[in-house]
Amino acid sequence: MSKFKPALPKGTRDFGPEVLAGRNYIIDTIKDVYELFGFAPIETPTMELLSTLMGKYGDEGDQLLFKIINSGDYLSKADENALQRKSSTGLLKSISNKGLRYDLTVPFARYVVMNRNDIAFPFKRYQIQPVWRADKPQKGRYREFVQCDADIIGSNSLLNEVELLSIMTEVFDRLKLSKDLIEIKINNRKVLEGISEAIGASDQFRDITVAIDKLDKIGMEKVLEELKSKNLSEEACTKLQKFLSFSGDFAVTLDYLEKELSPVSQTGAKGVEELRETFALLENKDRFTLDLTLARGLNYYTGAIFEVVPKTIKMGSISGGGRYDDLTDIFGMPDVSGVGFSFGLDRIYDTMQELNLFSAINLSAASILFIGKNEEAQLFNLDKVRQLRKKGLPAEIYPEAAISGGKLKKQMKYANRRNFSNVVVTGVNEMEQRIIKVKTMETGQENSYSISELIIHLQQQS
RNA sequence: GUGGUUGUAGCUCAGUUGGUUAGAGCAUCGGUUUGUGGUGCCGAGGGUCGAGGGUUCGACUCCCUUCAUCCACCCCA
Repeated sequence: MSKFKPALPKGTRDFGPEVLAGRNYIIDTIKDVYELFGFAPIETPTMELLSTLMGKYGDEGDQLLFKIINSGDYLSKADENALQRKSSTGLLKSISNKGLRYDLTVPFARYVVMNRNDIAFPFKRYQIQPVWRADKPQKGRYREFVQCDADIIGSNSLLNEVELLSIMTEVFDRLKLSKDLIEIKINNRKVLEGISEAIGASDQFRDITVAIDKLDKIGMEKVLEELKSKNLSEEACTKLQKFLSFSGDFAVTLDYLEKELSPVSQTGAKGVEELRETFALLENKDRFTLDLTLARGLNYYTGAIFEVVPKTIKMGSISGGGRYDDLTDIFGMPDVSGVGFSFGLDRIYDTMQELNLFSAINLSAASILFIGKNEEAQLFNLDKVRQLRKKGLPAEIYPEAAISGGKLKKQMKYANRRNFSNVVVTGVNEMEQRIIKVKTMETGQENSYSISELIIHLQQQS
């Protein structure tokens, strides 16, 4: 018999009680805020048909999809031709028709189209579930991670953008990720299109967005270099540089854009107008920056785009989203506009961990452990534990009795490891006197209580 | 897919120009006057040094192959 050394698949993790306490704290915070704003939860299956998933995330996205092999003797139905040619992509269609979901937005679009008759539009849903990507793992990047999406679909109003941005600030405030720690960036795809038009290169819109997205990483020179290599004219580059070099606060940048774009681009003017209206409705205006270099790779965005990045540590975006006009169209339901965004649970956790934000939060409830010296004491304890629980007070009993002469060391050690704040030791004396002897672990002090006194004592502690 | 890093005890890591029986801390278990813990002291168990091949009298150490890992790029949460 051979021994297997246990291991996990690449990019996946176990979560122990301590980590999960932190993750659940974040999830609960997000859920609370979502529901405060009137969003209702939905869930969709872990797997979707490949016909739903493929082609929605670009060629690269298709590569990163986890495919599920068909059940049964799948090879007997495999494409002979592709098998002979050892063509994986050719073979795929005949041996796999399902895959793990890559994000929550596309399954949501499918859901909306399939349930359109039952949905009251505008539909506000939230969804907190894991997604899978066959990426190479690295810092802040996992193959299995949890997204916390909120979307509003079936409404063009910019009020929706404003609501989503309010959710962001509310959640990050509650998590103590303050203004100094994170930056919430806003931009608008129409403005980017307008800029492309203004510099006379509207046909190269995609290249331009991909390139300027890298601006803060590789710098202006390299960006222009990349664009020149894609045949963007010298003149266009110079003009673009002027746009991207502009700096100022939100309002000033808006004025600048309006002056430059309105005369030359209708789309651009519309984008500026949208940004202006959104900005006017925002509550904590100083929390947001208008960042012309924010582009976002996904090309289904058509209006506002958002992204949140930690300022003080090296970490990818912890939240992102935007408005999309045609996402349901690919499933045969045109002219439905939506806007949404996602919190990346894992990266938020990593960020809070790195910034030591969990230390200020008390994640474990004060609890009490009962230790019995013999079987009779165990019964005595069991009765007390049950009474406490009926009052909603968490209480536990150590399953093995510390029998006659046995040491309490093991039990006390366990109490320490589990971080119990109170320990009860019951032996012959306590049972005779009908008292509960409680040791406060922090101070080592011992006090005797009756059950009703103990209930009051514990209620005061929690 | 491209480039780099690191693989030694359950975990985190030492290990000198190649030299006898491979170490530490933490963790585990036991002991330290058989009713009291987290910090003391003593002790024990636990390793085909990632895997395979090569060079050598001799390899954890050098060379090749391979697998895994983490990080950066690409892309993204």
